[in-house]
Amino acid sequence: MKSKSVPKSAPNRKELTHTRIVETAAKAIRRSGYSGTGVADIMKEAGLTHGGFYAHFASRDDMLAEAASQAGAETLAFTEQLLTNAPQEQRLSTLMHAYLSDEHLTNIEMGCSFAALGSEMHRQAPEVRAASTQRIKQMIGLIEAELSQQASKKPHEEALLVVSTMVGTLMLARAVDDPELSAALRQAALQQFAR
Amino acid sequence: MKSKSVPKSAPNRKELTHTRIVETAAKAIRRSGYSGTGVADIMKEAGLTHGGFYAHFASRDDMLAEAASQAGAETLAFTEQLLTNAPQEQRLSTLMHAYLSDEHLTNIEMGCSFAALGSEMHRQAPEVRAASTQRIKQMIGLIEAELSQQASKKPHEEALLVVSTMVGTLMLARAVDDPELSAALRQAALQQFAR
DNA sequence: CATAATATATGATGGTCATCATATTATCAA
DNA sequence: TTGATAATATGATGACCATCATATATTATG
Repeated sequence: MKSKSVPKSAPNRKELTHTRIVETAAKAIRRSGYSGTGVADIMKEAGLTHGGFYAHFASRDDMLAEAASQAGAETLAFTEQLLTNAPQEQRLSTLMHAYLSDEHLTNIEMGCSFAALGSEMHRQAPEVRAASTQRIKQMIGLIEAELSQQASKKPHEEALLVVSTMVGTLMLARAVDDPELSAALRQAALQQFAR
Repeated sequence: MKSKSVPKSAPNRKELTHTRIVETAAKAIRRSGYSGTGVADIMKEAGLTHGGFYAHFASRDDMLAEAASQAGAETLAFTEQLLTNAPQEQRLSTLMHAYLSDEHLTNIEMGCSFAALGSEMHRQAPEVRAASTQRIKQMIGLIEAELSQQASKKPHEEALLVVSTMVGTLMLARAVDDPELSAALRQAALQQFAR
């Protein structure tokens, strides 16, 4: 789990360290939430001490904004890869099955940042919300492009609906403490959108 | 905003105070999240001092569980009232419009507890998750009963889908910092379920 | 080898948090 | 009116937290 340390001779060492902190934070916020993620935790997990933090970020919120953007970018990359690798006709279905799989349900820290952080988002600093909103729009764009190719009449509206349903279903499926209900929620969404 | 204090002569004073704390907490968790809600904050908001807290609850988690149940109960009562007051044919549509209204979007502390707390739920204490899960099941039950009356073929499965979509849509609509996107998300869900 | 520049570490500050022991106040019984 | 009991308040404890000033260690430059 521990990232390998950057060679001290690297000319862009600080940049690499910065990236490492952001990637660590992108996992941490999904695992523990925005308000559950402390500066010291992240630095420690990145193999550093807490004091150096402010050489990399102006504030904690500043870092959270970068982490939110990074987490969203990972979610987008994952989605894009799934869509391009699946056969034409089954692309959306493949995505939905992966999104609502047991694996994604469990692997929160590497998974969808919107489902992991959605209900905390509205009280974050403007920078954090802005970064997240940008990624959500890109996610909607990906789905919309897919629906366009499948001759949807209203690809944008449908994409909005699909994203809301995906995120809501995954979030509730994680929230409940009853595995059967969790499975049933996901099955119901698949029935609707991944026929 | 401040609750009136209980007369000191009341024989069930403690009980009334307990209820007042829980009702205050039920608002606070929706407004500030589980991890953003402190013991002292709640007591102060209920017009008490922090020290008396442990005369009412065994622990903070204990109180959060009661607050989660209370918030869920309020959401259920609101839903039930909407459903019974609307004309037969338009019940689900009326509910959806209210759920995705500007008013509900804004009034978080009195609104749906699942949309407000969904993504924090999975890391709460077992008691808290259990209380929330119970309320979610009751919410699904309400929608399911409604769909049964409208001759749905699979009322349970449809209810699961409706709840996931409602919660996901409201949460995302609150999360984004772009009012137009917020409105579009809600409009898309209404097109699907509230025709 | 010496010095400057850079990246990270050490350590401190003031604030907040959950929890608890004890004191005070208010009611009720005698 | 006095003493007992119940409810709430005061105040303290130790653990965390974001932030920052300063020190150290490493590399680059002369």
